[in-house]
Amino acid sequence: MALGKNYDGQDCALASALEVIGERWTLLVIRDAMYGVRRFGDFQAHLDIPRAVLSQRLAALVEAGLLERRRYQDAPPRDEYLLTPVGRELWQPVLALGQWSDRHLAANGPRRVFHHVPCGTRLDPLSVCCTCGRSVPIEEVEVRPGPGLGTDTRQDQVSLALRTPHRMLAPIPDKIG
Amino acid sequence: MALGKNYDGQDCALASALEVIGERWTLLVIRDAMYGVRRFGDFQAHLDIPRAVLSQRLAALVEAGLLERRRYQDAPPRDEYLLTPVGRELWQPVLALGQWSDRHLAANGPRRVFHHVPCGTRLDPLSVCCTCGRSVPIEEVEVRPGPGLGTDTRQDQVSLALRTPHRMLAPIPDKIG
DNA sequence: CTAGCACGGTTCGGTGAATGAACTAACATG
DNA sequence: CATGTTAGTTCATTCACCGAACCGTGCTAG
Repeated sequence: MALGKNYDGQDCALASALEVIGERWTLLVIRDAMYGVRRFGDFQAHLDIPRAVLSQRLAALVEAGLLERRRYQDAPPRDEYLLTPVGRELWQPVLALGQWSDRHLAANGPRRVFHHVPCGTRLDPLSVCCTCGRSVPIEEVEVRPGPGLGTDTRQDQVSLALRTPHRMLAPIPDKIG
Repeated sequence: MALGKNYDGQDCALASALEVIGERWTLLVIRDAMYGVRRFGDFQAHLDIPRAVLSQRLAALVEAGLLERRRYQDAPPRDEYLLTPVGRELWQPVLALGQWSDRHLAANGPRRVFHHVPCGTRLDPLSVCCTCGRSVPIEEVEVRPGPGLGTDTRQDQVSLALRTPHRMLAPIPDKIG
């Protein structure tokens, strides 16, 4: 495997985690799910991932219990993929990694900033709301575009939807306009 | 690449981060460096990683500015790899991911627990010290074995050293006994 | 002086995963 | 009936990982 399963016998929490979310694309699928992406086609359009790989990753994440596959219409049969509570708790490491990246790899400042909806405060790098002092679950967070976000790169529906403030986990709208 | 470079044009902080630390083994190398592992042979012994891959990963991490290669003796010439400040700041996401793993993937409880050295308190999942309320830099942290840590798996020097409390970033002792 | 050894690599052939393009299948729309 | 949408699977090619063997430097034992 590319990045993959069996880091055998590492006896290390990080290695176990990487067996689940360490393969190429997997963490980006999870992040998209956090943004509210739910349908196969939306993942595919947003990530430019080969369909075979996406199919395999979604199946693996369902198998691992991070995503739940749910039928949302019967004719034609269509399923959506939703984060389970276990998957949602990846919010903390995902945010921490994204903020590390924005601090050290982004030339033009952060591409997205996260706000704590109940109090409106922007999250600091630890995802502790500095106003109310509590740890912030993903359900209470809103993403907004940051100064480093380009508008000329991706033009797919999901990218477009994320250029406007968006509540985390809320579904991406079907069509804009 | 297995898990790799170019997630082109993702315009996403997480994707940029994964271009640097998303390849197979890379994050485990960083975690080992956080534990105080510094020498090629120690990484190799602890991770059971092919030498060619380790060599390439270390070079890439030096290139990316997360590790610094430093000559520590001249005869014979020997270099060690040290985390730069940028690399050290991966502490937050690495800890968050490890704690997610210990919460959801570990059958016997956490394999390692982390304590804030100045006040002795165990770190909660956000790496905010609940006693003093501050964010905790890696320099102030000590690892101790947790209830889920097996003693029968790895027998290399690094694993042995980590079965006893150990200050993060402090070098692994040359030999034990 | 020479033989062996430790360390830190590089080289190489085989394997398996990722990739992009083409194909399938179910159903809706006009 | 022809076309389009969605969610896949299949297939050939490419590329990264893997383990084993090899290389070069300098130390050490005899």
